Amino acid sequence: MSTLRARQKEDRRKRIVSSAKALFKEKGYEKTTIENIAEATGVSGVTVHNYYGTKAGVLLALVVENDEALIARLNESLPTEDIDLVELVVSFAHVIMDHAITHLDKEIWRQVIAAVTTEAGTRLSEAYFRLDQQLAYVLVNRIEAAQAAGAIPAKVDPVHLGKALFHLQNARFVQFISSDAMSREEIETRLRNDMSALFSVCLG
Amino acid sequence: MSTLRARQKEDRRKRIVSSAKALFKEKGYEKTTIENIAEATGVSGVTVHNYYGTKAGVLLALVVENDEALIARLNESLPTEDIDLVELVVSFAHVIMDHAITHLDKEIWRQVIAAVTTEAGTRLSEAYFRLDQQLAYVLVNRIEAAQAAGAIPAKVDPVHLGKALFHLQNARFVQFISSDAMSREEIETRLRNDMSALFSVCLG
DNA sequence: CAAAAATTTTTATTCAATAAAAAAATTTAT
DNA sequence: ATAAATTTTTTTATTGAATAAAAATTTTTG
Repeated sequence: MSTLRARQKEDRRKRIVSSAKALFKEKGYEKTTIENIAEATGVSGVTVHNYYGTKAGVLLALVVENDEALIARLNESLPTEDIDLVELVVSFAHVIMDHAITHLDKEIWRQVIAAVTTEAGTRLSEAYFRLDQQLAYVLVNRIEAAQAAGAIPAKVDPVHLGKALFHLQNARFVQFISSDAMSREEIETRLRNDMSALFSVCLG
Repeated sequence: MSTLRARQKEDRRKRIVSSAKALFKEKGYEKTTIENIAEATGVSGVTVHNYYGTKAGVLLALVVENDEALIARLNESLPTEDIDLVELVVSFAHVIMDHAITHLDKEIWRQVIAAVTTEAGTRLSEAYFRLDQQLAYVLVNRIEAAQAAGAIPAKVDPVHLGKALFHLQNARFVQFISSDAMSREEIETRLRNDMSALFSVCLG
């Protein structure tokens, strides 16, 4: 039995995030105040704080919501056969960057990264990390498939490789959003260079 | 001829950063107010803002100062001969993590990372990135040396490899400071796993 | 030494964040 | 169905970061 209170709470949550998303898009992150979000939602400013703790908390909730769709999109758009490892990671990065800029602009993504690190250990940053984990495993799964198909040596640990490549991709993603002038093309080139260099080392 | 004004300015700058460092250590970052720093320095709160823009700006100035010493330390403590690539990067990471926690605690490093991303494009974040660049080149130089010694194949591009490995190391560093419970040992293990997996791929 | 220029301080305002008390709504028990 | 108990929201108030503009002070220059 879902009580009236539980339903009201869920409803308010949704409305707060939805108002926030609209306002962030319209006025940018810095310029929208908690009070703006509260007013647009029809609650008091303190209620927004009660629900999400901080303005960044509202933003993280919004991002986590969007990213569920990202994982689905990655799973369907990434190739499963004839996988070249470098191209796999570049496509992965491409989809992520495309998803990012169609939903929010770079200025806001910078706030997201900042919030995730300062709010380490809170409920919302945990949710964000779980999503990162899931993203990494999209890569891991494709690597396992490529290995099964014989495109990658059997001695390679797909979990470690997937995570390492995810971190690398993520570092380049942060670089992408850190400057408005940085293009996806440039980032993709850098990612290719990273991997070419790494894969040419060939230890034991 | 350095004018009196220039000298006073330089002096105030130093005193502000020095007071801030002491206060951050004593009370933590969140608990020290700009007003505290101003009072300890003997200037007004607005002056601190005039000098560094934000509280995070003061923190970045402090970090940049410390990191000059880090580069020197890395250059002397890292091996130049008989270099194993994996061990080189692990030592590199080890020195950086050690340096980090002896100077400031993890909570404060989280603020540093956050500040660098939100304040992208400002004078101080630029200075931080230049230092990151220099750090990456410490690695590049050692790789070049290892290559000259024949420990790494000639086809490897040392600049791309150095930067890629620096990014990887940096991602793990962020993971290190993101949780108080995360140990250096654990991070070093992960870094080894990352590299083992990457170096076992061996593309054409 | 006085006028000009630069810098700091004072003063004031907005907004995030937090806490505590008051008010309003829902739930539960009768 | 209603009154008491509980939960939730709102009101009210406070602290501190950030910013802006005017006033005061100090240094520089002629």
